[in-house]
Amino acid sequence: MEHKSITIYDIAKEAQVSSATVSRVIAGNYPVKEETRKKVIDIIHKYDFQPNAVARSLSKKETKMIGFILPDITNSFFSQVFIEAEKYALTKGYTLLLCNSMNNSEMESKYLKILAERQVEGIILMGGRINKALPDVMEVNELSQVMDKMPVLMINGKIDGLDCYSIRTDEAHGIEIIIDHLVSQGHEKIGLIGGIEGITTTDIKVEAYRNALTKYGLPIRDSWQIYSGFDIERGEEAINNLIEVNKEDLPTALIGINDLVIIGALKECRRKKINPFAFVGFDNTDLAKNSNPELTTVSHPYKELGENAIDLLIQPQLNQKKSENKDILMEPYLEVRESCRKIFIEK
Amino acid sequence: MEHKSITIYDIAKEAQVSSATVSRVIAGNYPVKEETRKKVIDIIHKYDFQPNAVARSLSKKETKMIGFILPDITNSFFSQVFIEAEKYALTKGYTLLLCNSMNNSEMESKYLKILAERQVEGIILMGGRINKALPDVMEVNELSQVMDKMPVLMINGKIDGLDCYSIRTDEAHGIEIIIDHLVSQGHEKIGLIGGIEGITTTDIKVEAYRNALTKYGLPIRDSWQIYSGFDIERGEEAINNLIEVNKEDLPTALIGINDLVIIGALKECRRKKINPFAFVGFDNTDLAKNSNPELTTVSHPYKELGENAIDLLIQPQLNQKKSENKDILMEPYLEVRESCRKIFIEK
DNA sequence: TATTGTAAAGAAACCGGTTACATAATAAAA
DNA sequence: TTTTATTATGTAACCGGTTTCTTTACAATA
Repeated sequence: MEHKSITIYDIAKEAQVSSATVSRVIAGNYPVKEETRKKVIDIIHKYDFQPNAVARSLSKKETKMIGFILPDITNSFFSQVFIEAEKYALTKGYTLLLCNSMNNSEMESKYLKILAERQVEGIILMGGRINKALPDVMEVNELSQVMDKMPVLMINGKIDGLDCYSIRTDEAHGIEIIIDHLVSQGHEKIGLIGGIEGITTTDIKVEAYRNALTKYGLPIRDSWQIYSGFDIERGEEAINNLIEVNKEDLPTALIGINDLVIIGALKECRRKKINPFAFVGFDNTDLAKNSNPELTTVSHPYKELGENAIDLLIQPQLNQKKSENKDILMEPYLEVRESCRKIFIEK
Repeated sequence: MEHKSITIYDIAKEAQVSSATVSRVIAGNYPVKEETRKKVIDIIHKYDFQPNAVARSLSKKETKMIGFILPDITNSFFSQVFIEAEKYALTKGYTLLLCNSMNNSEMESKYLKILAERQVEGIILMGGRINKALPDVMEVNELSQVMDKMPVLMINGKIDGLDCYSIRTDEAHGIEIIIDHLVSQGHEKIGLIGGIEGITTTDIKVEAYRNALTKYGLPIRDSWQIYSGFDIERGEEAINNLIEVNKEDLPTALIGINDLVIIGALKECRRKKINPFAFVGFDNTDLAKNSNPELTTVSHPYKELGENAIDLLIQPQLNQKKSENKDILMEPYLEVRESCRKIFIEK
């Protein structure tokens, strides 16, 4: 930064050609005589010259940067998508700009502004707002304003007023997969804990849960489906609630609205020294792999979510032309681990 | 991107002033007549004009971007530092460019190149290489080349040949804190598991462990200090090894080289239905908070690490002038949770 | 009133690339 | 050999800001 950096003009002078030629050699897609090319390349190597991407961006009006806004990278649900997106973007020549909004709409606004100023070519928006009953009006306005300037894509969280691409996990199918598996293991009494009624993810899962039980002709017991919330403490609560309400007639398998809730449930069962359940989580966070026992859980298709998000954003023709379905569902899969092996069932 | 964007010239034309004046109004630190200023500001608001940061960067030769290379953002040890650095950088007007090297030196090189081209104003390098007995010669060369162009700072991982700032947790003191605590809880037989001899972190911790025991006049038993590795499986192994070697004469408290190892140990003890220990981890990853029982662990001073890294990088005078001590230690602290409450000791 | 100083604003160069357009050099065709 | 394509290269404008250097306007001082 401090001392004047070396430019294509320096290279050009030493190679006794014009800067345009140097530029062409670097770009590689223009006709340049092999001899000239060699000469220029040699000097580039000699000085280990690296073209200034800022100048290039200004000139070409393309920054090869994509903004990625998410609530909290510390949460492995988000980081797993992000890292896949990043790896893939790299292969396409794009760099991601990670922005942690901390679920704070002021920070989100701030970042939207920064990203616009920095001329990113698109924005990926993840999470958070799916948990809001009503999306903020300000937010919708702000986002549609942003969408005038660049493509926006949402992962796992569609806002109704917004006509942008949305790509998300087919969570209903996730629940179905779980129940298929549990049934194949001999379970007939299956409960679902966690979540809050009225919030999209929860409602989707609860409905899928009911449908799947119906499909198998299994009993649907309202007292086996307990709303509570989304974190570990809510899982503990749910267990206590479940036991109190059902007394002896408990389910043999429990599905959590997410990993945290089911981990809370596991914990509470351990504390109470009861272990009547097969446990299945949802999300496949790092906690699931490392919990004790290791948690069977539905995994989001992290890789596909990340890669498809990038693809959709950087392929201009796909983005603009046909106004086909902009709502894309990706298939989750079951990660079977020890928390619902038969050994837990027999017990 | 598509349609021509509105520029400072458009604003100038409409306000009937020169572009220089608009620029001055935006910058805010030049004398502009209040009347003119108003006029310009109004038009800026009218169009919701956002100055092009790329053009500004080129002109001012400052990008307000900092590269942050780490092995894997999915690992909460790294993400916790990153997020603190990001939050702080934001308040200073800087944006971080996150680069996941996946512990792959080719990717690291690639990212170093990208960051240089993008004209970042500094690079923070975290983790990974501390686990290598010998740092890659290529890597050292490459890094010192980078250091000619911009400041580089390493967090928790100093490379010997490299004269750059390094900021890291005082891990020796971390171990001391643990032992202070355990002793205060009545423990006298304290073991340490995990790590690999010859790797810096491990050696530092083992030495501190011995010193602390000596300080308290407690027995140092070689068979209570078991090398094994750094992940959950290594923790399980260590327990088996410990039991086999020591038969009945086991320690009453176990320190893990990190959270993963001690979680593995916990798991194996559960499986074997033995629970003679107080368990203490190291790192305070998200696993520690959410494990069962919740894990007492030494926390890195994540916030300070992140913030100081940014400060050191963006304060030019600090960076260049005095070649004072470039090796900075930050103090960790103990996060006491249920895994080593007295109840576990008495049992 | 003439002179000097200061504040406000404009003109133009500059940052380091890209690229449309023009020109020179070379190869192919007449 | 002259004409015509084609390839290779140079010139210069442009991207959208910042900033140095000047000029102009106006107030203060002599």
